[in-house]
Amino acid sequence: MSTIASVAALAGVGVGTVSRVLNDSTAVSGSTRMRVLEAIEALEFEPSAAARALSTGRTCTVGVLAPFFTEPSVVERLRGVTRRLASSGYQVTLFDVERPEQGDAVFSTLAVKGRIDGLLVVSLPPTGTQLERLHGAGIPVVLVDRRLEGTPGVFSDDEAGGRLATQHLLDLGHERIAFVGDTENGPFGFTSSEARRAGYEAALQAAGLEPRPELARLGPHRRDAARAAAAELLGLSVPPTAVFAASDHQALGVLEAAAMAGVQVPERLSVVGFDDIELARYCGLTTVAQPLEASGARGAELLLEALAGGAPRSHELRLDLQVRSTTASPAGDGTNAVESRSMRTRLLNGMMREPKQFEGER
Amino acid sequence: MSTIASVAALAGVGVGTVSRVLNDSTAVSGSTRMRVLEAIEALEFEPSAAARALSTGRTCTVGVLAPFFTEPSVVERLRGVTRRLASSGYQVTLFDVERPEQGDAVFSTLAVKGRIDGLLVVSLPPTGTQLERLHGAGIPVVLVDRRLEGTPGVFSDDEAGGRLATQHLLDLGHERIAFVGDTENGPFGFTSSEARRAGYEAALQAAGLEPRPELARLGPHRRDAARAAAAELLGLSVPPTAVFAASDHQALGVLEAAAMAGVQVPERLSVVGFDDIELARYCGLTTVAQPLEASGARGAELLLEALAGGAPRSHELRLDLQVRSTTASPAGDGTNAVESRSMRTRLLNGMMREPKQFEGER
DNA sequence: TGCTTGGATGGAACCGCTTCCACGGAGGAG
DNA sequence: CTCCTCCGTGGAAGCGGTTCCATCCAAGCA
Repeated sequence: MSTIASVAALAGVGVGTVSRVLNDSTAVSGSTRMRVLEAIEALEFEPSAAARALSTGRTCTVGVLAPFFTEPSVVERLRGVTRRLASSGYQVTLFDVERPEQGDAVFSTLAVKGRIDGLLVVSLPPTGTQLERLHGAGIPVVLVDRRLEGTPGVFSDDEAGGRLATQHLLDLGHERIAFVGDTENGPFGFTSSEARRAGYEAALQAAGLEPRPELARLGPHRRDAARAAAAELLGLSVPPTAVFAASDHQALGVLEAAAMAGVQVPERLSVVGFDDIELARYCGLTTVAQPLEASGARGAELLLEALAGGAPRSHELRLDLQVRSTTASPAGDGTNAVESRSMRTRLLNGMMREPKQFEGER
Repeated sequence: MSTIASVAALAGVGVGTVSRVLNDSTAVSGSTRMRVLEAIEALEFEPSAAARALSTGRTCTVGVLAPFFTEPSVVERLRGVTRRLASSGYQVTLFDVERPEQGDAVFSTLAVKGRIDGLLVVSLPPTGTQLERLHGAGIPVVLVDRRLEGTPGVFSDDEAGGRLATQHLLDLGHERIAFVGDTENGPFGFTSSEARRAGYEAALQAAGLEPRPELARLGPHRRDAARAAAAELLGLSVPPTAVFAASDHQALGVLEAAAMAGVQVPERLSVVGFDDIELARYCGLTTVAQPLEASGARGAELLLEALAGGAPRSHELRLDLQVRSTTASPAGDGTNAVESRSMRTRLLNGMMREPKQFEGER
């Protein structure tokens, strides 16, 4: 491959001039510029990103660190990130954290110097030391789906979301409301389930109901675990009439358990999820929606601002209750009851009503 | 940040020695190595990837060019890529092509020199010129979901898949089988729909049936377009009893149309898709499955081999018919009829039966 | 004892770009 | 006409590594 020197030689100019043409920094006379451009064309010259990065100290790349495929919601966030970054001149390097142990290791060994200019961390909790290292390397960090004092981020109020979901069930007349969520202090260090549960308990107490320990089931963030937990709940002598799951993922497990136990939803059991992943829309799951794609886009935007030298800022996302067809008043009541529909109807209604489409257009 | 020179100074050795310790290339005496390591520790030294890349000519990064979010299947492929690459020492840089126009532009302006060592192209059709440019830059390319003479790739036999799907419908006793697929020569240059249609026609002809033009509907690769096409088909004086859609995405559109027209699936209409995206599993869609994640992993593997200097190889993926609950014999026949089940049952059966889970474990 | 050999080490050259500094020449002001 | 600007330009210095070559020293051998 040709270098800037060969271009300079062919055009009969100095390397400085070629560089100036490439970056149109200072004025270069029209005729010179033309000659240089012709030489570039003739040699099919393409500047080396590595050399440029070394020289300027900027890589024009941002890193995105996330447990991408453990959670469909993260993919939606990533979409927001790439959309926002597409027009920014920055490229994206992915750091996928697949297993929790990895999380820490990746963080600590993350080779960033000379590789990325900024880092977006999705859902994972960086430690102070790690943040300091990045800060020391002059790499701004923005958190997505994580609130941390002193670090800019995009987050939502999980506790408020928990209250929102629970209040919806209370408003429908439910009193025995169960919770299915993550084991707390899990390997990845996610805390959203915990906060959502706090909101759940707060809403119950505000309504004069005492949270009952036997109605709160915590387990690994897997659908089968949620299904098992829900099965236990349905097997209680006085089973709950509603379940608030800490994520849509787990809510699907609850729906499975209900189906297996022959418990009709929403007639005999109401289910509320959290996140509003694509599947929730298809399944007609009532859920607390957070703008996933927008969170990624907003995070990217904050990072770009920081990269441009702006002051670090944070952003709180709005949560919205999306009432679909898995919630209704407790059996026998009839208030607000949603007619029982086949899943297919539900599915199709969902698909046709929701303006947001997961799959785009070719 | 500290440099290799400061480390050398602190350890009282030359820069060469520090470099040797970093790369444990040639032997360094135990005591020297120790001193260097201590200095590295003390200074929190981290080598600059840019400098290293410039010096060695290798970036330890591979690029992945794909229309990621236009198609859920691509995300599954990406997962395979990152899984395979995780342990390889290579990082991943994403080049997302969101709009077709972009495709060409991205390809042509793709700044790769000094940025990536190899490129994985998913679904998109690179032109000869573009491949030559990459080849000239010494960057191996591997295609995923694309077959191209002279370029290594991972692909499946779309035509055979089309035959497979159609044969399944023929075996069930269908004769009026429609096809819903992509407009040919579309903006992205995808050709899989065309090949699948060819397989569809071949299967019909092999069964002694002449493909009927009015039963083949081509349109943009969007669900609403597929829905409209299916609606037209169902409105024919003699409507088809089965539809083969060129992708699951479009098959879902067909299901929508059937629901809107009050046509029961599979009793009055059988539907077969293609790809086996996650949603297909949830909806009980009969489909031609291709191992999406494996295709990405295999592509990554081929690229790694090429990067290691191996001879370029290609790999053909096996296609499998996944019979679920959207296909049955034509009405009145009864052979092989699948009992009509609610969508929820279908959904849950699908979820519980399929070993493959989209969402992993935390 | 003197010479060879080879392992450990220091350091210069180089990777390809940006940037700064110095310089030449044209044009304007006095 | 002379001097001063200022624009356009060439080229060297550096960015921070790797690598090769020269050097040094100790051990082995005659």
